[in-house]
Amino acid sequence: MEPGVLSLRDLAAGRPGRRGRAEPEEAQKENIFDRSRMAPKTPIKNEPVDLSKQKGCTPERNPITPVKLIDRPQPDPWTPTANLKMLVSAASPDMRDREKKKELFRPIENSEQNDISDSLQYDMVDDSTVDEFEKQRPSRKQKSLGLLCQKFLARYPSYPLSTEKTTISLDEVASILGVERRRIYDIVNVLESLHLVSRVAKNQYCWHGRHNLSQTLKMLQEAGELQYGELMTFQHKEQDFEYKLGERKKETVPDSQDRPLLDFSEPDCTSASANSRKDKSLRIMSQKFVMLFLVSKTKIVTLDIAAKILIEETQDTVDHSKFKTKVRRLYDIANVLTSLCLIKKVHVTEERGRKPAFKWIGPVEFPGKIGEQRGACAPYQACATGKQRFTRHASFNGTQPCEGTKRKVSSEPSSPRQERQAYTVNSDEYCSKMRNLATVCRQKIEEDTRTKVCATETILNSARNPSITSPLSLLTVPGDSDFCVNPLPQAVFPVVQADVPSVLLPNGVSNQALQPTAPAASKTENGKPTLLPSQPFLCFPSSSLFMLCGGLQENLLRENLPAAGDVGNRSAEEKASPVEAQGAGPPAGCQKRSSHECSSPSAPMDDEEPAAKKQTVEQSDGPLSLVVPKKSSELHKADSTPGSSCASAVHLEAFHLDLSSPAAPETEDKKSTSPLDSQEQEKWPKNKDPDEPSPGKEHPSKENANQPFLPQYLYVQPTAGLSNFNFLFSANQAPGAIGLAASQLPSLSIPCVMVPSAALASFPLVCSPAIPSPLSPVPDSSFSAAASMNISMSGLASTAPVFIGTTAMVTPNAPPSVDPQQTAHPAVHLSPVLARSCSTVKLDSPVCMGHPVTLLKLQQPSSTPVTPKSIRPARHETFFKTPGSLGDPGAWKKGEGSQTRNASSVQRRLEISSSSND
DNA sequence: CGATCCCGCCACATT
DNA sequence: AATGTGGCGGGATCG
Repeated sequence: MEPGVLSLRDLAAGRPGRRGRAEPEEAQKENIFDRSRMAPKTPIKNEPVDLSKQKGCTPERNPITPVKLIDRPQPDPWTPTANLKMLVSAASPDMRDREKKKELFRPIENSEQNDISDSLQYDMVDDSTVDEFEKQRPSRKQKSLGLLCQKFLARYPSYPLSTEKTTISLDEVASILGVERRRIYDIVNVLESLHLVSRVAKNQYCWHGRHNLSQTLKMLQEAGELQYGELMTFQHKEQDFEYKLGERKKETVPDSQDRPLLDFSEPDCTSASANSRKDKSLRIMSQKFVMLFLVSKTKIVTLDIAAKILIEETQDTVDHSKFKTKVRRLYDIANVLTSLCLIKKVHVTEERGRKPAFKWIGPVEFPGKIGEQRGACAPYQACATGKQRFTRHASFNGTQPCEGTKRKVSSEPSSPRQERQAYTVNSDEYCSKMRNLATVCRQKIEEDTRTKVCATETILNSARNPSITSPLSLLTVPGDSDFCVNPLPQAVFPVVQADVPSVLLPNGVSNQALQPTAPAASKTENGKPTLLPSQPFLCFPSSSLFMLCGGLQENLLRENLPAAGDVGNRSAEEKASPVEAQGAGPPAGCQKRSSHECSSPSAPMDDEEPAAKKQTVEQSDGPLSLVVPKKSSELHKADSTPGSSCASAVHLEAFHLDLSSPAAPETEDKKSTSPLDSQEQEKWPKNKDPDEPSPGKEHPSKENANQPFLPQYLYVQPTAGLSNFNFLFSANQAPGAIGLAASQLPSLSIPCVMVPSAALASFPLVCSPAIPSPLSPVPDSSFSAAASMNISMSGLASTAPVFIGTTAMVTPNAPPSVDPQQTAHPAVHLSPVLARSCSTVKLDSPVCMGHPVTLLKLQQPSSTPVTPKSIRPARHETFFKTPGSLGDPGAWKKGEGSQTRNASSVQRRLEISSSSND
């Protein structure tokens, strides 16, 4: 800002630093740093600490000094230098809120950062001298966008109550977080691209949380498929891939510039306007980037490919400089996405060599397509790094395999942050979410479903039927009461109605609630029938199926969880350390396999994995590379190579994947934990490991293996329109399953319920054998979707076999008639042994095979002609296109993004309002 | 040395 | 014109 300022700062700070320029200024901006800097005292302290800390976050360890707290000092920091800052701040407008912020800040940091920051900070701080100056100078890492994003996310609940709207003041946040506003824009733009926030006004953004995330992702996926789907199929070669993409885009769409997916939010949009400016390229880039992941079979996207693709869209020529710039931007985006636990950094080894890449670890679900299995792993991995944090996941353990396979976290060189983030997020969010969910879920669900669903459906489906929408509402209603809560330890899950996203109810209560619902559902069904025939496609595809598999899912869950949870909001509790351990063994294998298998049932896991690994895996995930697909090919091949077109094969995979991973994604939204806690605890009481800090709730899970940490999950997808599958997991079961899984049962045992969205309604679900809840009948009859699985958890006993049927399957086969119970049984048991391979296989077969195929096909955009899609496609296209095309806009309705520029403010506002309404 | 990406200049947009 | 936004890329750090 001002030179003068700088000088002062410099003096104060004395930062040797890096660049003279920036830092000084920053002081103002970055309170944090300054603080540290400023205050010599703190820094000093830090030093020692740092060292010790480096390894372990825990302060305890360090005998030496103060440690973290001190370190963290940033928060406190105010010291002498503070004055300077104050002055400075006063000088600049920016400073406005900082003071306030600071206060806020601290808490945040404490919660979240502790671990993270600690680790980060220190690098080498020993030098006393240096220290003094810089002290803590936060190394770059400390200042990283990813960390910043985590802090940012920590401030807001992942799943805010619908009723509450949180407005975000950029200035305030910037000050609190101690960064310049510019950085906040980077974060917000990415979040906005995923609809986690929306701009309300000038410095104001509205926090939406992750409620809509799955929808958004779904949309992106669909859009991505249209645009990139085919290409992705071919991923094997980047070049080809890219090339194709480029062409495709061009062909398909002229250029409409990029429109932000966001749009869906509002119709008006548009405006026309122009897109004169650059627009928010960051936003668009972010969406596209996400799309690439969603379309990618491997779920891994290398930076350079992404950069090329993005560049191409915009321009043909790729200057080197331009490329560099894009890459830089992608890093920015990737950092945010990493903080959201949607992706993690990996390295892909290709023929050429190793390349930086990112792997999608978020939910894959929506569409249900593609294999997500990986996703499962990924999340797991990501989280894993964090270690325990992921406890939850851990509990799931089943997943662990991934780790084993992959490399491990520890190795992960690349991103410390990620790890941190991940874990941080996971635990906290997870737990908090769960708890909150119960309560919130209802509300949210109701609202969300209504709104979102409506919106989504409307948009997407508008073509279809309005009716669908209505169903949702119905659901909501029932849901209210019991929704979230999960009282029962046992897991019984009633399913939900077809229409709506189902909700789980745990015990009786829920059941009751459900039942009523059921009727409703049936009604809906009536309506649905129509839907089914016509709509089914949509549903499936988009909606994603969720699966629940015990082991497998775990991973997924984790992912979800983490994702869901944002950072620190809540406490995180769970932790999952145990998981790790457990998971590790068998489950992991299973998961992976499963995933692979999913893709290709027949293919043996082994093969796949290795291949994958070879190719890409470097670090954790192992399989990274684009290449993988081919190799793994078997699976894919079998299925179908081409993503979109091949739908059938793919679909299957998807299913699997979904099952595993899906849960996570959606679940995020809806999980409810709280209820569980008590009950669960009882049930699961085992021991937990304290490894982590889990705060609480999670422990059980950790425990592990034995218990799933999640008590119950509900996944509801409100939105459903498209994708509505919901999964329900019983927490109870899961745990058991999971835990067992590792040792005994491999993967599957988790009970889950999938519920199709209303649209889908028809999907039935699966039930776990164990339980025949009253509900089940209902669902069946209703046929709709709800399939319920129950697993009784009461003991883990039930652990066994669970499996999930897909709705699709059911439907087709015997929708109504089927009893859940019956179904369930058949469904699956996996013996432990089987676990890996078998499990997957089995699952596949039942689940995937049946319906999936059909469904899948429908889903896929490319293939599907369905009306609804038609709509979407437009969008998709638009995305990719470059700026120009407004023509479609109508389709987009919402189109914030597209128009954004011009209309941006206005539109945004509008949108926001609308959203807010939701 | 390449990968990562912080930092903030500065242009364009909005008020 | 002031302020909000955010593209962009130099160049510092990291590994």
